[in-house]
Amino acid sequence: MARTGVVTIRDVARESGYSASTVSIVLNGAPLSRYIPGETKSRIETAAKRLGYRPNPLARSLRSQRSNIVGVMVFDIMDPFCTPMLRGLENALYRANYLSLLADAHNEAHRFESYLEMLLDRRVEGLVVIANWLVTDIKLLTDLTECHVPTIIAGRSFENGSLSTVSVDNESGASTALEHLYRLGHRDIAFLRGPKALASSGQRWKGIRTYAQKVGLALNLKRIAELPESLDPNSSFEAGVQLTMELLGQGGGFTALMAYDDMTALGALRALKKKGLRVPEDCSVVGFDDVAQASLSVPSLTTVRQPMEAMGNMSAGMVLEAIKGLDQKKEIPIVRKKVAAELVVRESTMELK
Amino acid sequence: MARTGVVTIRDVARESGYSASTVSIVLNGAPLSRYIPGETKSRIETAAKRLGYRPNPLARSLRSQRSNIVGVMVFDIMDPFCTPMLRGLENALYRANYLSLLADAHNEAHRFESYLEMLLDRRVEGLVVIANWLVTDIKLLTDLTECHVPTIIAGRSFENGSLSTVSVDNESGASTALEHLYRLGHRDIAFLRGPKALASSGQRWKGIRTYAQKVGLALNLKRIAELPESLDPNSSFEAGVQLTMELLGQGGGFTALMAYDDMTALGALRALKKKGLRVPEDCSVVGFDDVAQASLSVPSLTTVRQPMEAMGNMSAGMVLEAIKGLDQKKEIPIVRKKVAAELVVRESTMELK
DNA sequence: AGCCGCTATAAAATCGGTTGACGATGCGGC
DNA sequence: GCCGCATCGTCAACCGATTTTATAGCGGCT
Repeated sequence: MARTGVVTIRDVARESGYSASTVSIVLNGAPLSRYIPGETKSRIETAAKRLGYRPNPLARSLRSQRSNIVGVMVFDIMDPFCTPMLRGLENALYRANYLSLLADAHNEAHRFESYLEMLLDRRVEGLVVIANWLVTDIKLLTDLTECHVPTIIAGRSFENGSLSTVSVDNESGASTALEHLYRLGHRDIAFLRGPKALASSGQRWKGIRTYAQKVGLALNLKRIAELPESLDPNSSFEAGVQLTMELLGQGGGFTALMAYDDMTALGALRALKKKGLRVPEDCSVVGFDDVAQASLSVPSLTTVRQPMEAMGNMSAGMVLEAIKGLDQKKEIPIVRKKVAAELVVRESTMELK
Repeated sequence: MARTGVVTIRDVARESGYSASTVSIVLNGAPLSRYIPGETKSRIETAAKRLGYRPNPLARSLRSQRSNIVGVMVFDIMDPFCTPMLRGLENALYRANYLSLLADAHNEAHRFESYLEMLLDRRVEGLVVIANWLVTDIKLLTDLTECHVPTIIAGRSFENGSLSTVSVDNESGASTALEHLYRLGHRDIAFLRGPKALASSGQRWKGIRTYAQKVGLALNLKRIAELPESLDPNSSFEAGVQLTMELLGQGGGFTALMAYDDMTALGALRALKKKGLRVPEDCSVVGFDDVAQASLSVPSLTTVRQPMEAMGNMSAGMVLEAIKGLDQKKEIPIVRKKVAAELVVRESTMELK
């Protein structure tokens, strides 16, 4: 309890009448402690407890070259995608007795690099990068291979590259969303595609094409709009409003709209309302991600859920695993986890009448 | 660049032909470097650069007792209130070359304490606690006085207690919100009060009473509902739905509704819609906080904005200031900053016709 | 007696940097 | 010739642990 005046191992040594070495050996249960009689052990432990001794992690880290810290680099903490991820991550790290050094790159490459150096300087044992879909600068990430610290990229995938990743199965998720609309009877469906430059955008689109082909649904080019590239996660809301307006301007008439992500879908909700269309009666809307906002909107948003907290958890597990592996000089395999997305049906979609 | 094989100060010493002490003195511009000729300095600097030397912060911290890290304790990272705060905080810390150790207490007292110990063990130089309005366990916070680390509480205030705080001016914010409704012509206004146990709840209510009294507006008890206490930040959405339903059930007829916070207001939006009332045509709604969701809803929410990013920034500034003060053995004053809330008019309120 | 092996503990080296005390050299002044 | 002072550096201690190596006593075996 007493956090006053900092108790060192030498204080415990003096108090117990043994040397600092012995104290260390006993308190850590080091191999040598095998020879130390219980009597001595308990005397030392009592002394340590009495003084409220807590070993200084700095000193310990310096010696052992282990910091019990992982770096958590977030590309943009304002992205609603990040928060549940951080929750899952932090929770798993906490259980493993690791702390997280948080770095927010603000979507800026130089800031990313500068933080990266700081984190490596601090001897983080591992690194988790929460890369939202906005990140196009792949080089930044692939460079990570070179630093000799176990690294996990969460939130996006790479086909090539030698990095472990955790990401959602965008393709089948998008298929599922479209299937949902199709089963509700929708045939004339508008799409707000993600920016071409993004990997996830291509994957989701592929899922759409695959399902459309499977059921013989025609994708009408006039019903497809593409989001512009941008670095601001909230911009996709504005873009969603804008593009939906345009689609409606070109005659409208579609009975459902599938958006690249929830932010875009929320934008679409606004645009539809502005044009006097009711959701879902006049037009069903489906999003992707299931960010916190999705369940709060009116109407609440049907969407495809990325299990973000679980993904955070998983990332932590993987990085801890890699750290353990490194410790035992084992080969660290590159793992590319794909987690399944899950359809969440809410109020914004309904059967076509 | 070369992050291989870790270069120590001794390597630089060897390479430059000087001793480790001299290298340290030169590279840190220590007082003693006054006597060291430019020639020597540049030789050492060149050597350091050539080898890619980066001092080990662990070793440095151990010696100098300064970690260049502040602990950031969040009560609940899922609270939308936290994210912008973290952004502001992190940004200011980054500029001051500090890193943040992130801890998420999950609203659990024992987790808070356990993290606190970990952070103090790590010799964080300062502590910022982001306490959302849900925190009722004041003891946890007031206990912080005893640890000898500069601490700032962001997000709530204490009248008594010896802690520095940064919080929004709830009272005048609530007045402003009510004034907005009043000026729009609303006289029959419903209120969703916050839980009595919360300080901010009382403050906001006081602002409401004050303004009502000033303009001679009667507060009808049948128009007032109170949120239950709860630890889940999202529960206030559900409570908002629920209580609004009840108010509407008791005859309804009010022309505006003022909610404790945005989450509650968003809940109210849903309830009103469900009852077939249009916002703002049939009923204006105003929230408090301006969380990210507020601008995305349909209709977008008129609310009173807490400048959360600025508050984060300010907290960082204060904790850094306190750290500097401690360094110079100056007395550290207790500061209680109140920042002004700002009315943000969006679509959910309109003039009474 | 000499040596081995076991037990129980301590001394010393180490991690990588910082810092106060001191040494050496050269020059001006008394 | 000696003192004092300014320059330019180095030595060694130190931060607080961990870990390797050393020491010492003791019993048993040859």
